[in-house]
Amino acid sequence: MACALLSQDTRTRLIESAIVQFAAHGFDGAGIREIAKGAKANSALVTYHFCGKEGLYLEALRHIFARKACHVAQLAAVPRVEGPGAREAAIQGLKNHIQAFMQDLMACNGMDPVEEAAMALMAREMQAPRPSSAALLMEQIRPHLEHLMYCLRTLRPDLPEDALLNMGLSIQGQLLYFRNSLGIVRLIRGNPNYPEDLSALIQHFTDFSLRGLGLPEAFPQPRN
Amino acid sequence: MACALLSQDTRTRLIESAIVQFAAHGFDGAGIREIAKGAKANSALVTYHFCGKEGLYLEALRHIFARKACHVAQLAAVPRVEGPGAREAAIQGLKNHIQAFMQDLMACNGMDPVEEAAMALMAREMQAPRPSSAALLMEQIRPHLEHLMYCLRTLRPDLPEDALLNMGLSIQGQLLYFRNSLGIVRLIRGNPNYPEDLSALIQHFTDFSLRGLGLPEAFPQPRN
DNA sequence: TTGACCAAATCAAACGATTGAGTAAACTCG
DNA sequence: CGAGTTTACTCAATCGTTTGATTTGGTCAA
Repeated sequence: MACALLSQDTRTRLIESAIVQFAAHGFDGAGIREIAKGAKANSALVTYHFCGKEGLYLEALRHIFARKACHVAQLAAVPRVEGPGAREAAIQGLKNHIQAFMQDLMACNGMDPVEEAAMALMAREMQAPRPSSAALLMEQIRPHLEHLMYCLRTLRPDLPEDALLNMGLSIQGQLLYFRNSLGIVRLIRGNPNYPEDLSALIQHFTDFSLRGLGLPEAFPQPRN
Repeated sequence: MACALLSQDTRTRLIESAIVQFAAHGFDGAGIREIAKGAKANSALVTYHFCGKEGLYLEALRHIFARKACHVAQLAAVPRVEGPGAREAAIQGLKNHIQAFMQDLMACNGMDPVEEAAMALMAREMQAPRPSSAALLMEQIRPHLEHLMYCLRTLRPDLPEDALLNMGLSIQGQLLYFRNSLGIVRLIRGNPNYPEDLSALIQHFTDFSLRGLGLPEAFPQPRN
């Protein structure tokens, strides 16, 4: 029950305990007393540092986003090739996107309980955003979305923007549903620590997406 | 704020109000007083009829499931063709699955607030299942899953069961993520009542899935 | 001296649950 | 039939607990 987060300053311990508690029980289900206990701190500090529970919640989200920011920067660092090599670069960009996203989503799995809780909290927040945090969430999603849309636009220049958004929706849907419903998926497969081979799963999502996009090079051999 | 559900017996009114409140605020966020007020009933009835809040929650889920049961039966009614026509039948079965699922998911959109809340609650429950309801949820999912897996098995008999499950995961992920994250999707597209043309979206999901599955007949023309 | 932190006590509000009284229809039996 | 009883349902009032928030008084390092 008690998490093994030691050291660091009290403020950070509070935030990390909040991430764990909010992820496990939701905003209303988690109490500041429990959060404080998890951080081995006094509950009065919630008001002292964050102006109350809601402030702590927002700060917890910001804390998560700040951690993920480096991955986003890495994504954006992929060069946007123009001209003849653009197509191959866009395919690689899409592959990178899926891989980075999945590894990001699963960069936890028993290792760091705070990291795992952070992703669960993100999933919660994404599905039922707290009014105060909707803007924060959109701001976080935008760079991912723009990178993805750039790749799709390059790969299917024949499609209108609306159809491209649908493509992006399908691709992103696979990845996020997988993460958001990991609990159900594990129940269905009867394997409590299901994605034992993450790279194989990444490969599947990549293949499925490239085929779904309708890229000729992703198709298997035409029949005979 | 107050929902326009009139008449019916008090018990049903309580359940429907509970669906709305639980969907909007979560289990902990919704109070039995608010629920009772929405049903124009007394909060003591929650204990009287359902043995408490948790019982009301479970009954609300059962209420939703019972409504959806007819659609499941309709799905299962699709004949399982053997022999030469099996492939075409499986494709049709998959198409039916996607269409029925999407129409089920969106059979609300401003019409019936209770129905809309019901789907939101399902999404919530799916992502963070209450311990007491996990079994209930699985039981509800199974027929959908089996129908889907049957189609996939017929269409790709060359793939092992594990790969087929991944295919199912990708297909279902598109549909459920779309529904679960409808709020975010609408924000992204800047269109608050986004899927204005549901049939077009169904067509997209169908095409994307058939291509993603790697069916030769779903591929566009090979280049030149 | 100041700022971060602590334990403990306390506050009003909201929570889920329970009580006991009350109503009206349905049933029982002479 | 009709008096008596049961059953199903509803209500206002209240219970004890927990909630987020605040206050008090104090410790300790910078």
